[in-house]
Amino acid sequence: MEENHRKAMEEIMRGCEFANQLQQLLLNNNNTNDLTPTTSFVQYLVNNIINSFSNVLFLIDKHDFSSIAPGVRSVVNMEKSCKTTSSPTRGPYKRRNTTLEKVTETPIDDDGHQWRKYGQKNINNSQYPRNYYRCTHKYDQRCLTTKQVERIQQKPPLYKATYYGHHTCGNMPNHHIIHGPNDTNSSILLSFNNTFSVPTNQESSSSSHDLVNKDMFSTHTAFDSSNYTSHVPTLSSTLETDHKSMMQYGFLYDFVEFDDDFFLPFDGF
DNA sequence: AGAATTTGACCTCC
DNA sequence: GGAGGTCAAATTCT
Repeated sequence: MEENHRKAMEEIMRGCEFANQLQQLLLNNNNTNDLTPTTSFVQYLVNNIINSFSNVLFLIDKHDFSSIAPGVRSVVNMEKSCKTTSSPTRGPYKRRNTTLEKVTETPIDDDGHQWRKYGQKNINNSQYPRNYYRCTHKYDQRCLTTKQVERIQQKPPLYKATYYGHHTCGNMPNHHIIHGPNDTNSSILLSFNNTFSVPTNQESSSSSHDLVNKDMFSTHTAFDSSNYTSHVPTLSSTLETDHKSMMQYGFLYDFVEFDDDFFLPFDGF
């Protein structure tokens, strides 16, 4: 037990070190407007990060599983379910914090992302059904963003869209205008919830179209979309593209006021 | 044919 | 046990 705890700590330290190196590399490239970091070195760092965290999960899995935080446990469970094809059980449903609420005059809100409807439910005390949508890129890019749309008013028709999670797909929208109440556009209200939980694979975090953040990197690289069987997932090839995209859409920061405990700069632990 | 939607069943959380 | 969220087979659309 002690030995595994020590090894786990060493692995975490290693992972942090590699993450810091990667961050420095990306920051340097940003400063020099050079958007093409040495791909092989980036891959090397990311692989090491993934290895470290996977090893920690493996060590935790072997021993002190019951004592770890629920959030980490769900990651371990996710890894387990990814590794065993025979387990038909679903992962734990976790009620996620609302990322964004938006009231529109149309049921189809053109937020620049592609959504696929996956469910509809009649809700208690509501005369209208609630529609459930997931990002089209849930499986090909592991973008786990979902949104719910329900009608909240008959005349004039009003629809409330509630977003959960942030887009990790490369499908970055090309418009990011937040409309005010006098705007002629259909979007009439935006509100951000500032209580974000620690993301897990069930509730993948990362950037929405309004919020570009560093998690684009970690989420894309932590779990390759096509490799659930190996202990250490393979590196996604989208890293470099995402880096470019992130820089390309860097202007988005202008629109959003970040909460203090949201998207804290990662400077090690 | 492949993508998207519908809808009943299943699952988790409270 | 009920409510709400998700899955997945069947169906429809492009």
